[in-house]
Amino acid sequence: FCLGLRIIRQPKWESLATFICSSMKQVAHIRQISRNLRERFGEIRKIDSYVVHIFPSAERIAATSAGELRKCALGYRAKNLLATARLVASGDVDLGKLAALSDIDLRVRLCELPGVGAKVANCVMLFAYERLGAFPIDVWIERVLRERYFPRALKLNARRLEAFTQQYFGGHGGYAQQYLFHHARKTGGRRAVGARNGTRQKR
DNA sequence: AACCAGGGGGTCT
DNA sequence: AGACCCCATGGT
Ligand SMILES: [Mg+2]
Repeated sequence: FCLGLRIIRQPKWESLATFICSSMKQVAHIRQISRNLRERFGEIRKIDSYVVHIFPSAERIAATSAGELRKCALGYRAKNLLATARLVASGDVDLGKLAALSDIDLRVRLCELPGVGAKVANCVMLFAYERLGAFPIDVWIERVLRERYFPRALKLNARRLEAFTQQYFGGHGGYAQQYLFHHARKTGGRRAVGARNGTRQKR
């Protein structure tokens, strides 16, 4: 439950790039990486008296090297971001044209990109392609799903979980996911699973 | 199917 | 200061 929660439409390349950088990272660190990329490679724009670096284009990223990207704290993600940037910059992949595809086809195409799997693809679909049914499952979501819907199902693989969320949450599953995510973060990390009780609020 | 590498800031002790 | 946590993807 979170009054006023909204999903905003975000730029395709920037979303794709930052979600490729997001694997195995916490939000604070992803923000740091994005800032590094912007300050190092982003064009400068002046808005009144503010000077900002915009997020670098795929062409700009493609013109860097894995070594330079690593200096932005990307670690092993550097080569994935570089490879994907090259695909986008060369025109082999047209992010704009992908918008015409069905959810299924779009996900398949996104997953073909280096560093993109089911979770990252769903994030990009939800935030950049207006696919409000896309349901990204990260560890936070998985925890809350198991806790609330499968209290003692032991054998429950990713495929079954995904099938359940599509069936159960349907066409606006992405919004449900955002509420669940907010709930999971708000009620504490995995350590709190056993210690939580009185402060619990549902949905 | 199960397991593991990989990078570095965050959080706790 | 040092220990441990975080946690998607791709490859074995
Ligand atoms: Mg892929």
